[in-house]
Amino acid sequence: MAKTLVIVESPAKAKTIEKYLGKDYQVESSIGHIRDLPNSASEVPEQFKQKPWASLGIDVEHDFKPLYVVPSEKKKHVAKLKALVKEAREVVLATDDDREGESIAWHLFQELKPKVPVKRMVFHEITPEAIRNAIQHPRQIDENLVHAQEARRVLDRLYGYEVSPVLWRKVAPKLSAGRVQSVATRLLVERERERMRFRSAEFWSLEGLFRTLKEEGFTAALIEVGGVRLATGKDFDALTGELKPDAKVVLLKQADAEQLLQRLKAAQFTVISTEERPFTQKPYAPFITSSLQQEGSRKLGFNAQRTMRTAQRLYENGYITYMRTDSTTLSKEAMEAARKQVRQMYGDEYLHPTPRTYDKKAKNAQEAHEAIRPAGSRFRTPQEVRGELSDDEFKLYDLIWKRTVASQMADARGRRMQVRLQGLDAIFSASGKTIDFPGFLRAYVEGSDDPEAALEDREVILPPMQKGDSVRVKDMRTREHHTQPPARYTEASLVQALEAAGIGRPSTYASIISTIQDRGYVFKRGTALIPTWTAFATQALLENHFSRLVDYNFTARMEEDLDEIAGGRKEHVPYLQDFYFGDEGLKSQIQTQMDQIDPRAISLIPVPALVGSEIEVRLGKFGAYMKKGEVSATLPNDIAPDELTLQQAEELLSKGGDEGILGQDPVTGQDVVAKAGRYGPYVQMGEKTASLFPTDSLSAMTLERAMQLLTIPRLVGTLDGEEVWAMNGRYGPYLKKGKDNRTLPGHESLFTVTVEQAQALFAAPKSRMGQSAAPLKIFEYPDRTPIQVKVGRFGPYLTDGENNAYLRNGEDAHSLTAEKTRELMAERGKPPKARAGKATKKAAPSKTSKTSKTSGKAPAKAASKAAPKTVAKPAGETQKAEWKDLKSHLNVLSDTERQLIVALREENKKAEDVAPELGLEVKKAKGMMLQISKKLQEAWRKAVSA
DNA sequence: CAGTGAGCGAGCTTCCGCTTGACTT
Repeated sequence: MAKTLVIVESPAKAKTIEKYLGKDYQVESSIGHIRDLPNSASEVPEQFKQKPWASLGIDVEHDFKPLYVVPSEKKKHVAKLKALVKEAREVVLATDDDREGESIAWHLFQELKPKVPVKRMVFHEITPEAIRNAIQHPRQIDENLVHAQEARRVLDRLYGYEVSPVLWRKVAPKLSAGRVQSVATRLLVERERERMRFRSAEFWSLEGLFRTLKEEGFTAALIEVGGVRLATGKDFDALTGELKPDAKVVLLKQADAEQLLQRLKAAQFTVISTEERPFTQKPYAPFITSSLQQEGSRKLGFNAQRTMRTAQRLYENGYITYMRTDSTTLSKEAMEAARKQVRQMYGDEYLHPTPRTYDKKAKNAQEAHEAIRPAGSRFRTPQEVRGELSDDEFKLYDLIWKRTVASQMADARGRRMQVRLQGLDAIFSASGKTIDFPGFLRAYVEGSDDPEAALEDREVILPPMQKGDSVRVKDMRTREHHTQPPARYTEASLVQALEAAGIGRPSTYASIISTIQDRGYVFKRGTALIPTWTAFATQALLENHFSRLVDYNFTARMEEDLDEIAGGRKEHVPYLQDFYFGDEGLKSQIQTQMDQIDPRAISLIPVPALVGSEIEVRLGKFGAYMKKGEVSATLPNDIAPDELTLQQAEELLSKGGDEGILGQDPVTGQDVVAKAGRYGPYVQMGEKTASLFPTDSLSAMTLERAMQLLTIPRLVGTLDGEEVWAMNGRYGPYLKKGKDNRTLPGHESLFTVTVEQAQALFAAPKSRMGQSAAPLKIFEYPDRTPIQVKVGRFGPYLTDGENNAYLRNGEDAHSLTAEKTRELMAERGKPPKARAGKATKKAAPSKTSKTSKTSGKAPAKAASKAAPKTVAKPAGETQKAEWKDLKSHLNVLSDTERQLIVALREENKKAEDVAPELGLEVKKAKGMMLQISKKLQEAWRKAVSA
């Protein structure tokens, strides 16, 4: 008899549920989402590749219809599910009861296309009772909730895939922007900016060791002198380091404190007030993902990833409930188990009289799961499972067990005491705390490893005193204080901040931190997260030009809209339409900002410590550097932005910066200088210059290396009566023999190439990439032309003379088989790009020619398959841009270049006149013009082909 | 703004949120 197929999200969950449901049911898992938007062009099916929206994976012109694909690593699993569906009596989609879960259910339905009845069931705890109850009360898929998820997905894709390219063009390639990561980075950058602006203040205080008449000791601190309160940290302005103007306080400098000490240490002190207030403290809520990560960090020293990896293993092996949750709720069985254990281990007195429940505290919590707790209806104690677990697992289980049990324990009760003493015109204060009944603190103290020790720490016991008692000064000393800048975020506190703002989800907290580290926005020092200069430049761009997108409330507002969509009160397509195509929409924003953003301005990073010093910090192609006039110096990678002081900057620059004298030639005594030139970094000695190799950097340049570089050009020997020179040119290393030349395989071979090797190179015909280069391999087929595997400029590729196909990263040219090669060719083979003005005649009017319907006279070459991305506007017969075309790309130029070209082209001035105005020699200005022309042409060509 | 021998198969990078395995040494 056919079974009912139940599909959940997680395999571990499937196993458990199958036990509860019995033999009429088969339980399988989807293993998360089964379909998604294509990640990159390689995942886009062939028929959509030509669409203008192919890279987005969303047909923005037609109701933002998403293109969903089953990612290749999921195909096998989906096929397996399909097969199971065919044999099933009915299908129950039991994915999580939240937005993403509803979406997974819908995708399963769409993709598996069941012909048998389909139901949707949900549950919030995995107990036999809850599961049986859930399966008896099925419902249908909630389309509105699915739409809300789709809107979320599409919005995130549009944001990420439209804004990231702006960063590539204006800041650096491979950077990224996104609704979550950009705000996470912003938090870090803003905090660092606060630290950079922070001015520390120094203040002093007094601390006294006192004795009662019964010779019982205690300490008290000065709080008031002459009727005025003593200044504390919060009385200072963080930006100036001065007292806030309205602060009515006494500020003690060191001398004041010492003077006061002399005056007070012999004074007579009397108790002027005593106060005692009872207090109670409630236990913390059971763990959710974010609090588990925080406590994992504070108590165990685990980072977010380690905590989650460990929790995952505990979950899979049945020790704890699901670890990605935002709900603090305990199921009934968990509640009972916890309470029973409290009674057994600590006694009735320690049990809270009624079951405790905790309010949800996370913004946008979806509460599809329980809190994180020991699994089952009877909790196994840490001691019981000790032998079965690894060290990490045991520590984390112990933590979870304690927190869960503590959550049902009684309040802690105690008293807080405060005593004030007066001597002359000074008032001292002492506080104490006594815990009368520890309650839950016996099991769990937040942030501490050992509850018993922490309990003792918490008690500061004051001897009994009464108003009017005299006390004696045993000792008194001055104490120095400095105000501290706001602390840097740690993984744990960043997660906490994101969660408080409703940004990110339990399943993503750990990966958010990885992402911003991978992109080079953040690095870690100990547990502190430090934003990089790249993060500063990126944030400046986003804040100045896309402020709405990095607003801390952006996600919260989105969530409100998604709730409206989920509730059926709002439609998702108009919502996206407005976000993308609206007057203030993303698309128009990007179009206008792409022109307005000045990369030079963005690369300049304001540093408060350097204001007025003529030193500027910029983000360049190879990282951050400082510049003062003509001198520049690379900023070390491990220096935090708030640590860069004027003194340190001057020091780095005074070493000559990157452009400095490295030393003298031991033979001639001539200076050897490192410089940054128009064509990149180089070293110079007298008249002789040599470019650095790509592996060198100015900041790491030494005299020895410079001397070695200066041996190039090197006379290799003589061949056929002509000298052979090893040279480093515009296109890289090469050999020169008279008018003949050959490219060398690598820069280092400039030093090592021998006459024999040179002879071999010149004996072979001039290497022309892709034409005469020897193939690595040739595969022959009975039914098609042979395919060659070659190595070119960009790495290995395949060619059969007509079509070429590239290999992806990870595809090894040497291990290709004939069959694999044929497949790759069929899949990716394309005719080589026709060169400008040399269009092939055989380009048949293909489907792509339809795109040029707007221009009736479009030449065949523009529509040829070789240049499928040609825009409707023909680029002109000669492919040459006019000034008006080039003008919009002025942002690729430096300030001087821009001023020069504008003066010449717009104001019709002569180079001879403009050069002096810009402080240039006429010859240099003319040289610059060549560069300018090249840069503009290149930018224009890129824009046209994009 | 050092000073230099050509001609050439590129495509891709990126988002957020669900969830686990995995080429072999």
